[in-house]
Amino acid sequence: MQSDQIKQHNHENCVTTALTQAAQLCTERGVQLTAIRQQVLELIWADHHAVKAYDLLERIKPLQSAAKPATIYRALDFLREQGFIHRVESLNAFIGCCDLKTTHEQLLLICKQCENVEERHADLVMQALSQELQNANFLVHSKAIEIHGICGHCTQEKNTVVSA
Amino acid sequence: MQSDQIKQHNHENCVTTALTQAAQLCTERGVQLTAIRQQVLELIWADHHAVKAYDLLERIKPLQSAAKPATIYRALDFLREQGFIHRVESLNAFIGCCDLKTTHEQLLLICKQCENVEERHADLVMQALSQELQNANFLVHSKAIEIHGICGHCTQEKNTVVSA
DNA sequence: CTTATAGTTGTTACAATATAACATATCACA
DNA sequence: TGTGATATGTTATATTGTAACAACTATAAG
Ligand SMILES: [Zn+2]
Ligand SMILES: [Zn+2]
Ligand SMILES: [Zn+2]
Ligand SMILES: [Zn+2]
Repeated sequence: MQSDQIKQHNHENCVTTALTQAAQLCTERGVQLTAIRQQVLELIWADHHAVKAYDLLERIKPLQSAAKPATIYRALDFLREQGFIHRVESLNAFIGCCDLKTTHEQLLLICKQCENVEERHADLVMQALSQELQNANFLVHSKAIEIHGICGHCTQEKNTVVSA
Repeated sequence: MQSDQIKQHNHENCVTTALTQAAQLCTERGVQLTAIRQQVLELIWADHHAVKAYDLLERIKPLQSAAKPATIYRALDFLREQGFIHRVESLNAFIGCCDLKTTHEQLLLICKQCENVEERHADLVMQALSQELQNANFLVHSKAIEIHGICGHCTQEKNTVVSA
């Protein structure tokens, strides 16, 4: 999903793909995509915004009246372990992973205006980063690369409005 | 400060430099490096670990018995605005900035073993990243690039122990 | 079918991180 | 010295996240 596609796209596809692939991977891995876990994943995929844990808690209560913080955090832990979602460290929030089929590095572009979060592979950046880490003799466990700013779509909208 | 230098170095220099330059920049900018702010900065520079706000609160209490969370967070806000410290998003913690004199991108290498945080400029990575962001038509406000793993020094120690 | 086991969820309590709001004090400068 | 801006004191509360243990459920071997 590229930034110029986030605002005009068939989001049903995103949701269907994410849910279908997650279910398939769970079967393959012999782990359970329980009702709660699936519901949390669906709620995260409501749009391309990062979602906060306690917002998820409010949203799942109609479906799971017994839901408590632990309910959500456990589901989030599971979904993260399975690679179905990412945690956005700089927002204390979560987004669905856009590419479940390939292991990949995550570069997150977080728009302050529309709040969409775009996940990019950015292979050249990752190559340069790998080189740098090798130079530093640093053994990587995990990476968080999060860029805050204004996405292309929002910039364009703004310009359009100004010039109109 | 490169990773192979963090464990064997004259840390007094780090502290003195950081404090001196901060004081100088405050004068230049006409802002106040008050006692509280300076003490917080000194506490952050106790070592090269990331420090949590509430740890700072405990540590400053002998000096500022009236200190409350707001005391710390205000000082942290000030120090961040002035560029004297960075927030480590993935740790909810703070480190001193190693290079006050030049505006720079921050790539943080966070060792899970010794807990040292190394700040690197990584110009090639930043170049690649700038290109990627330009391609995405994304207007940057801030970046958080945080790598977790094992630093070179700790890897070497481990190997030494194993081979001994 | 029974039962052992691992995995999942319910539930309560609490820890850790961060901010709001307003009062008071201090600083810098006229 | 007065005055507005800046900084701090103080109380309360919001937000984010875990620990611990009990109860329930799926699974598979016997
Ligand atoms: Zn979509
Ligand atoms: Zn946007
Ligand atoms: Zn040092
Ligand atoms: Zn280390």
